Amino acid sequence: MSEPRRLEVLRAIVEDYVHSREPVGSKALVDRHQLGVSSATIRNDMAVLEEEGLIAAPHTSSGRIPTDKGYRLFVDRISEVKPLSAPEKKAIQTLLEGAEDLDDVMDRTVRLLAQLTNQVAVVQFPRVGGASVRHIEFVLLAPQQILVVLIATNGTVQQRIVRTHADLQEAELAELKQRILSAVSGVKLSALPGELAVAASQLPPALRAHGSTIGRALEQLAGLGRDDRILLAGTANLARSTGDFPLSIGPILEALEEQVVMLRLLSEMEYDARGISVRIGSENPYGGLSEASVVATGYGPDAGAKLGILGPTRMDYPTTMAAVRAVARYLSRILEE
Amino acid sequence: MSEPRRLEVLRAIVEDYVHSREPVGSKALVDRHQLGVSSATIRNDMAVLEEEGLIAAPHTSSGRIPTDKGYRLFVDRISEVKPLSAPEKKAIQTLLEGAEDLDDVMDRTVRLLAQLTNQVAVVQFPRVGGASVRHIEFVLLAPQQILVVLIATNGTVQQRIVRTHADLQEAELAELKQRILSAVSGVKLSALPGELAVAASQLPPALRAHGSTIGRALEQLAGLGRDDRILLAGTANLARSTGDFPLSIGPILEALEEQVVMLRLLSEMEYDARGISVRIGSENPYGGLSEASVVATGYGPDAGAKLGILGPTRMDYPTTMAAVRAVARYLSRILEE
DNA sequence: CTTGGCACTTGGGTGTGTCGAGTGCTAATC
DNA sequence: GATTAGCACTCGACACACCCAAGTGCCAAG
Repeated sequence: MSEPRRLEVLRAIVEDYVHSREPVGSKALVDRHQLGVSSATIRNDMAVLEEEGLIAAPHTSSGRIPTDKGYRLFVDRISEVKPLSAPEKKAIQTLLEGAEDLDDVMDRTVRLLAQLTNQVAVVQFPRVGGASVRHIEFVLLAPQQILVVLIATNGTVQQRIVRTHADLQEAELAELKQRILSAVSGVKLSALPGELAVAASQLPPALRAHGSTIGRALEQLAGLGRDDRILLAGTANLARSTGDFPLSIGPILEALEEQVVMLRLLSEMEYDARGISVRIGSENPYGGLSEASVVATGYGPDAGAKLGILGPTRMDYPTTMAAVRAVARYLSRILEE
Repeated sequence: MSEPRRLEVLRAIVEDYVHSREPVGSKALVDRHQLGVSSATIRNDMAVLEEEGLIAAPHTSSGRIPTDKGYRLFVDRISEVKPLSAPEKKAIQTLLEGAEDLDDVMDRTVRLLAQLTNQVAVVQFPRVGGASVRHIEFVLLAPQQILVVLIATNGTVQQRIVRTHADLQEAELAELKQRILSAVSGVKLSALPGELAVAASQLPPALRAHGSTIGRALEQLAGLGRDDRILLAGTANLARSTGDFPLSIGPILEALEEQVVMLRLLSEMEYDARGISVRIGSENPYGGLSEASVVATGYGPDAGAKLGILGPTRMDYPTTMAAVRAVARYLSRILEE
């Protein structure tokens, strides 16, 4: 009873089940795959696999389906990531290169990913933390209303309107801008709070109140800047695969809608050497996703921002992983521009 | 066989069906409502209603359910919009007043609407067309890269990075800003293209190329400004009411995801005197929504931007309409601030 | 370790019978 | 003329029995 063949059997079970969505039995297995042994032998192998918790039978004397643990082994040790076809790669590239600005790039990316994988795609906006301050701008909209704009080197623009408690003159604002700009220009966004504190302490008393108000706004813009936004696409793919979700897809839609949940989900995944991370079914921390798998990876300069897809546990992992990886790479390349 | 009673019967059928989601028969009708006549009489009435196409029987000798036409009559002539309870109103108000900026207001609104109605909520961003230019700002990011910012009087901020084909100096940009700003300050966004054309023609030749590049960007920012964005919430409510959608909810999710479709849907509805518009089932232009109803209304100064909900045809119209109307009113009030 | 054979399990599909809610119609009644 | 009571009829839902095919587990032989 050789170990390699057992893994081969597991691989065959996963592959068959993924594309037939029906429990697969020993007979069908020897028919479709050249395993070189009889169905009885396969049955013995399957018994062992079941003991190890890698597959399970929905009911006595029915075929077997992979368990979450089985998928995990499949993903980690058996499957090979299938490279995308040349036309697919070409299509990705031209689509992404045609984008106009950052928002457009992200929008195209998420749609592309959804279409490529036939799953729900999730893309987090690029982190702004690693970038630096390229420019800041204050605009006096009204005596007590200031528009604060922060432009980062990665091209993101954040803005926010703040209210002050005392009137402010154009001239004062211009001076504030000069002082703050010279203090923080080129500073990493992650280091912004510190620099701002120093700058604030050196402000003349007359400007200090306004300075700290604006400073807080800047910190917010830099801190939870854009990386707290995510884009979704392909939710309709969930409905298409009803039946893959024994329970309703309600909890999944709920999770998708809660940006906080998705952000945590993406950021908490462990990204291994292959750079691509898979969470399978019950491995997901959030209960509503116990029937779903997430395939995600980082992208961008420091791979700090994430992107990925969410689908049923019964999923074509090799192809999906390839698509996610490819999209992440092309996106990173585009963003470097 | 009095006409008023027949309408009463229709009303009873709609109400019962909406909350029991089962075909309703003559017997159950006389039990639950004080109609003062026997079930046989009701049967006669129902026969007439069926002839008129207002109700239908799923199969011979089963109860009746309202047709789209029946719902239409119900909404137009029978139902009375139920006002919201005082605590509900209070909750709406405090929730919306706690918002920080426009994005936050819209986000809260759409979530509120979803929760209030238990349906999918759709909110279009306020139109920017009626507002005026409050300020513009150009920032030189690189010799051939300019950040163009447009701030409107309604508080919306649009920005975009444009590339030029020739280098540009800070000083030139400052002059451009002076000239353009003086030309368009206070101008209605809808009138922006005209004013920009005039201003461009008066530019010195050296600045003309850059001026027109920037002008085009400004036009875009003003034109399709923010009113082409919509927010969604409560998609999970669709899943909860599976069974209300005989077909899959796939087409509906698809429609929701296509912003273009939703925008057309919202803008094409006819808003009658009551200011609230209802599209029932097959009345919807888009085929995928033939099982769904849309309840929407305008909000804001000129009621130009829309907001509403989407749900199954089998819906509690009076309550839903009340909620949509109330949210629109409170939102309008907040935006006036 | 592999294999053929065989008894056993079980979900799914099909056919039948019953039950109850509900209708449509007719004739009597107000 | 509208309303009502009564009655025959229809049909979906449910329960039950039954069989079939797919599949398993195990044993004994190779």
